[in-house]
Amino acid sequence: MPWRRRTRATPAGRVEHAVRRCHLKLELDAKRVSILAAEGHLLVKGGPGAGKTTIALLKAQALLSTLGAAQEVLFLSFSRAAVRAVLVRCKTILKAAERKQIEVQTYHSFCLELLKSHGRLLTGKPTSIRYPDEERLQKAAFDGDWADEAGRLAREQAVFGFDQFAGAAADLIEGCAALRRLIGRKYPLIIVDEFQDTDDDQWRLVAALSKVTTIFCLADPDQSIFQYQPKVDPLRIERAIAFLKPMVTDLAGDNHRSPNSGILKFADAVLHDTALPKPCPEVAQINYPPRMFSTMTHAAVIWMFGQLAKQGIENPSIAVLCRSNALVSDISTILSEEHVYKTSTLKPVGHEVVWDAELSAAAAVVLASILEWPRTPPAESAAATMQAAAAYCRLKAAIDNTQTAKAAAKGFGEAAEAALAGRPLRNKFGKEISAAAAVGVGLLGDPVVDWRAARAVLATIPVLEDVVKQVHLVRLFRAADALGRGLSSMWVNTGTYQGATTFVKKTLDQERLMSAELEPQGVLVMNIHKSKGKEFDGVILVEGQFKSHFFDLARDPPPSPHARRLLRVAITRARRRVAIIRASGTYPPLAPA
DNA sequence: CCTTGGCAGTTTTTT
DNA sequence: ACTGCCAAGG
Repeated sequence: MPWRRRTRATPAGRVEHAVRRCHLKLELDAKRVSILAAEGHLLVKGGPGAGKTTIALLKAQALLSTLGAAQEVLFLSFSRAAVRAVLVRCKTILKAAERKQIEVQTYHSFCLELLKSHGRLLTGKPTSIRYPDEERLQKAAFDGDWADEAGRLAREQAVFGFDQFAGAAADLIEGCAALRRLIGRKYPLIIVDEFQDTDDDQWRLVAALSKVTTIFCLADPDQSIFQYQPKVDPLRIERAIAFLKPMVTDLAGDNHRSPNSGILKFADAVLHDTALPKPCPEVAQINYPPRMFSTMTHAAVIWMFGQLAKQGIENPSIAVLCRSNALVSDISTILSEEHVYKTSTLKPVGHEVVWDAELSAAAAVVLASILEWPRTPPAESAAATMQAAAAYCRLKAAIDNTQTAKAAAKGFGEAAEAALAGRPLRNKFGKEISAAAAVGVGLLGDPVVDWRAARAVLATIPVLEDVVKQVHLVRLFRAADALGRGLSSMWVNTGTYQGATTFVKKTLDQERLMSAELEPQGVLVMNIHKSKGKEFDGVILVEGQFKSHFFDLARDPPPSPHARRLLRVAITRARRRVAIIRASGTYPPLAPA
């Protein structure tokens, strides 16, 4: 990744750009020319910023003029965020006409398209898909081996879950020579990104396609962070080399991304657990004493703004990264509160959260059911809220696999049935909610005020304590505007929030999809896995006090290769500055100098 | 049916 | 520090 796009091209930026471009040519010419000239499969290895994506796009560009009308280059990535990043890169390297001849897709969308247009060959029926939230619930409710059941549903009813797309697409390509040739003709070159984390099904697809087209793999073995998954083979790269017999090029050692390569050197020192030859001014390491976690994390974000401003970056992108989703949620809460650090007050920091807030969405649905209370008699109102609460608990049980949530789901479900049938409510789940529904809720027609009113009602119901916590996280979604507008027009049209439950669910579902494609700007909080393939001006890497430790010595004993690769990925997301916030007394990422 | 207290664990994705 | 599980007892 030799040069990067700036939103506002400053004169200084342009000079830097030209200088780096020039460097790239000088340093990479020999390797690059041979890649561009090569026939047959290719595999390019290189660390962050080594220029893998760029050389792949240049290779594609060299081919474009020879393509026929219906032909394209296919670029396969793992996530929508990664697709977005590649599209941005395309803009800096390719002309508009050339960009039309490159199709950048996730494995999922490519495979799904294949299944939709040719899935009948496998099943004889039109393909339909099962969404992850449905699947999660079905899986939790199913007694037996879910993988077998999912296979049966695919064969007999042509219903595919998301993790079946690649395997089914591979079956199609392997099984049907005509289809294979068709795809080979359409895509004379297929670029495969993040190849080190390719799973067995995706590899099967790529291997089958390699018979009819040219495969160009981009890989960094030190960025493989998904190997905890059973289908991701740690020997993928070696095995692929043996199978494809590609021309292998290693771009190691070249870094064009960071203004200087100090951050990458630091990250590599962490990776190999070696001492740093000289101090790295771009990376600040901060240990916090017990109880200071919130304040230090909050202060670090504000400090990072200051550091980047000193470098002349006025609207920086800053990522706050940690290992677990639980800590992502905690950090978001911390940044929304005020703290006092020494003598100064730390104001709340506006930020976005990148995570699958499925559970928060379910909690918001419980709240929305309260917005509909004034429409129906208390017993019916209470039953609707109990049902929403039951759905929330079923989801929680499915996500965490906890007995407590399962029992609560059952309790809410039984209470809802009893309430509808007019039977007495025996358990606390029923009693507490129906008591609140009897009191009711006063709504005024202002969605913001009414949302708070409904939340206040929730807060009076002890069994929904957990729901209240999750609902607070909804403010993190960018959906706030859409929710407000929709609820408002509901009120204008009907004088009630009729349909709020469905509407809130739909809106938050949509929002979850959109958030993956956020333009990195301002403060983004996410887990390290989600940060892969992204870049930010500043990165704050946070270790929790009791959770989300950098190292798990029991599961990944020293030299802790998994943890170190993950830390390296996190550190190298930064273009300018890194701060590492660590709990005092935990295992240190770096050997002392 | 619900409360209480001792005990163990506290990572990770894809539309 | 906090949550959830489990078993014992009201």
